[in-house]
Amino acid sequence: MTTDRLRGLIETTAGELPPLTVELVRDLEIPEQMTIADVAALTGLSAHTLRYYERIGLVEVPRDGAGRRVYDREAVGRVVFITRLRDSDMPIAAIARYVELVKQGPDTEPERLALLEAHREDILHRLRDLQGALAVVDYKITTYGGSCGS
Amino acid sequence: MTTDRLRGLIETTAGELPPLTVELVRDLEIPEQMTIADVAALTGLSAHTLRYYERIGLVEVPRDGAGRRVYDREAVGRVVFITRLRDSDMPIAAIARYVELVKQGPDTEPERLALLEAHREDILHRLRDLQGALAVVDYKITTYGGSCGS
DNA sequence: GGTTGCCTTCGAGTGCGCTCGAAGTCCTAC
DNA sequence: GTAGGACTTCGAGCGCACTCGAAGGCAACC
Repeated sequence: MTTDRLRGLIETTAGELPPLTVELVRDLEIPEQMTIADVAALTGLSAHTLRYYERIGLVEVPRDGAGRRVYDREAVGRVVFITRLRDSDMPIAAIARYVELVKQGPDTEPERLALLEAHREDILHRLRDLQGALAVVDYKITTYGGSCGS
Repeated sequence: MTTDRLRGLIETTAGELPPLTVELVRDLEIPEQMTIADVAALTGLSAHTLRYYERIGLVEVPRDGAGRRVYDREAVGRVVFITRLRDSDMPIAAIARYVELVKQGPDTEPERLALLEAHREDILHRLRDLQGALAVVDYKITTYGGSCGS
């Protein structure tokens, strides 16, 4: 049961930039084999959600003799990657498309790149929206809970 | 029909910071009376959505003799404010709560302020998420449509 | 006076992303 | 050997924020 160590790892890495990269999964001593509960603790996703992601084809997860999921580093890395994209509101359909392209082999790299670049634009747009909204909220706060229509 | 002039106004203000503030509604020559179609053109919301916002109590909109909505400046200002909050993913329930507090009078200013400050924290959190995701996507783009698990 | 077109209400439907519950299996500890 | 708990599959349900369609009203123009 590695969950306790993982909890520590999560605490020490939380808040850093980037807060849980794929590189961390590779470089830090994340175990080669993880249960679904371990991955849930690591990523903050629920086990239900992890099963859902597998069900809709975003990850393939090996099983042990009893049919239980055994997440290897590749699976964990992919889950982490997916959560990063989800954190930026990338639709699951787009992530699924990306994963599909990866499965199809290296010929699809241009389309993958295009997909990522389109998403990059989305992120930049969202950033601008949020900064605008932040300005509005800050204005309201500094001028004291104003009349809402104003 | 003021829609054409509004279109021009929208074009000239689009992309500025902040891109359509409540102040613009007050200061620029936005007409005193607007139809639902005008407000839809101004805000980018659909007429359906505008009716929905009214239905759930986010705005009150005066009517003409025939029962049609006539948006005055206060109503337009509130719709613009709501869209700014929605752009930052503030849940409709929270916006409704805020509007409710405004209705209840000036005694509720502390709670309004608390609500805005909580939302401000949410926005900052979302900004960090997005910046992290942007870093991941940029990394993927610069290292060429990598293997997705990586 | 008909047609066009935007407006009205009301209720139901949609899409997304989970989220849950039931029923059963398997390993571990006592 | 049995109790507990974490796991499995499957399908259904949920919450949010719209989104749509039907059926009808009113005004303006030809």
